[in-house]
Amino acid sequence: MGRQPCCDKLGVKKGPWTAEEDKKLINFILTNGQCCWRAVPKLAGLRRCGKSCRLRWTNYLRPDLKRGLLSEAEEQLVIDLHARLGNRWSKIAARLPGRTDNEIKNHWNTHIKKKLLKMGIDPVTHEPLNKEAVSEETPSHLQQSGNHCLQENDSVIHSEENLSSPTENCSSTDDHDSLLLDNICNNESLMNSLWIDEAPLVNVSWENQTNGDNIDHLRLPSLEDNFSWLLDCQDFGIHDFGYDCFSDGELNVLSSLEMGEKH
DNA sequence: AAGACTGTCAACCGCGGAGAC
DNA sequence: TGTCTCCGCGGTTGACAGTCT
Repeated sequence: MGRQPCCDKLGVKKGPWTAEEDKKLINFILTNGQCCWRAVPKLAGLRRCGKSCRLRWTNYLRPDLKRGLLSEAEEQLVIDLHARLGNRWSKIAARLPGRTDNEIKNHWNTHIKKKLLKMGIDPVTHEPLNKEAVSEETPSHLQQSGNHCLQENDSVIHSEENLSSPTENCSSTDDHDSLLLDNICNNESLMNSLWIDEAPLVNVSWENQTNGDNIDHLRLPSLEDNFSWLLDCQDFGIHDFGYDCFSDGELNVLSSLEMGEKH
């Protein structure tokens, strides 16, 4: 017996999301929290399947998402995690705050995979394709990021000759992230606990607030915490949505945030 | 200037797992 | 226990942008 389609194919829109659709989805989730995705399109007035809504939300609209390319430290962590977890992108993404599995998967396929191949490392096995060549050409931290990294007494070393990255001129925030991730990578006991602990390290507050049955517990983190990301969005900024979907209180927060941004 | 080629990434598809009945 | 529904995951596709010739 064939599997039923996740939604009624008739009348279901596909393809890129419009600002209007984004607005509806955001408005719905801000109001109701994440509930049964199957019901979301109908309740939110979207001609999309629930799956598409979930994907849009988790990969693009979620307030806790980071934007932009992965930092060097994040990239290194992805390599390390991939060496241990393989293509389990959701598990890898769970260890990188603000990153989605789709984003990491894409980044892996478009950047890291090629980079590793260039270094003479098999991106699947993380073993050197040509051990001699690699030992001469590959920066030490990359060699370690194979199956050996994070083993006893190992540390992830970032040298000046590190992989070139679009984020070479990273901001102080990136530097801070790098240091933080380095420290995590270098802390064996912490790393071990990360591997063992299946619970995601990120979005704890978010998860906590969306797991309850009571709708009050489904609310998102505070508006002040989360609207700033909307203001940062260039592609579909809050102005593109219009303000009609927000309450007066929310608008006040938005206004104050905007004032803050401008100063 | 224009067509071909390449890279990027948002979105889709199909499958498997988990839970409800 | 078997069936059904829903959710989430990983692989893949396709549109668009940028670069090359």
